[in-house]
Amino acid sequence: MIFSKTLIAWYSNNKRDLPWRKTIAPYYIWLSEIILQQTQVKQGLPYYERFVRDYPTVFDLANAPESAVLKLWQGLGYYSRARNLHATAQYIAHELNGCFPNNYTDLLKLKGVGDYTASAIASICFNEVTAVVDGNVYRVLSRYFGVDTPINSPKGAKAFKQLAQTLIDKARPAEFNQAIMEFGAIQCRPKNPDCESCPFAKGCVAFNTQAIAVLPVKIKSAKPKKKHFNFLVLISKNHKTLLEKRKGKGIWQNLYQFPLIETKKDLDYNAFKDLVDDHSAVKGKSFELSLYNEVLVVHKLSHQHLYTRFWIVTTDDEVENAIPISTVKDYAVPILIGNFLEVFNF
DNA sequence: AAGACGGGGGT
DNA sequence: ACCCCAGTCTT
Repeated sequence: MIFSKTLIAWYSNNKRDLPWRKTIAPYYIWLSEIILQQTQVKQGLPYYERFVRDYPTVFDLANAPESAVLKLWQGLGYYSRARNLHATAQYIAHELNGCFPNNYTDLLKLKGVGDYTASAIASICFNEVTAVVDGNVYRVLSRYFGVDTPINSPKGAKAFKQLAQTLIDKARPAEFNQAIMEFGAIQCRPKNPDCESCPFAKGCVAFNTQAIAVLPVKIKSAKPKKKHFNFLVLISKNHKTLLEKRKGKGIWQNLYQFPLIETKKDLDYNAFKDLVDDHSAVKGKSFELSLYNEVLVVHKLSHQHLYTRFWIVTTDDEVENAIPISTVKDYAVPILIGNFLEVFNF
């Protein structure tokens, strides 16, 4: 109880003014929580503003084509969030008459809503006493209580959820949940936390045992895999180019890209030219190939490093399924492609 | 239990 | 180079 008292007092003095704190409407809270998954407030904020502007109700979001939702999500990453967001909006609009589930258990059944998000919505919108556990909460609790169970293990997830649940203010679950996250983001930061002015310093195990730097404990993840991407930037008759929609299970599902040739290693011009000769886009056509970037573009994701070259393919022939270059901007593309489009003078 | 899934920012 | 971010889903 003293913990939550101190925490909520800190929160009332230090909380940021954020748009989703001015409402408890489930649609807006849900939207903000999905956007903020694995995403810092600073990065997510402009996306939230644009989604609220373009889709003011869950019906507006449900009635939009997925392509438009992905376009608005472009650059935010983890695109399954956008696909699930859209699917869930359709489910709520069409199956539930626009009414969100009003408790943790039912919220948890929604696509893209896991333990954290279900707890956040249930507490903020419906005052349900269910504790959120996100990266901030792991950090605050592991340090204050000196818990060294790895946070990214099933055991850790269970232990920290349980601990948070014992601490939550049963009279003000929404305040408590938002307070502990805000405290982790602003005061109990990963690096250089502000322990000097921290109201919890006296009772903080990590602070009193010089363990701030080693908590929370996290199991190391595998090193990113290296891949070689070669994009064919076609420029054909009548100022057209070719985009393909990514399908299957991998990254950037349902986003668009230039025709891709993935290779095991970096190829020189002649070796790559042989591959292009066999590519369906230009098979049997006369074309000219030139390398756009002598220096590899390295695009780093959390689980893979993409070593990328853009190849310009010009032809005077007609190309099947080519689209006007002026319409490329309307497609949702990975930021790797988006960056290229910004500097390339089509 | 371990990977896959993005992109930006901090140290 | 490595870590983290208002995590979730699949294998």
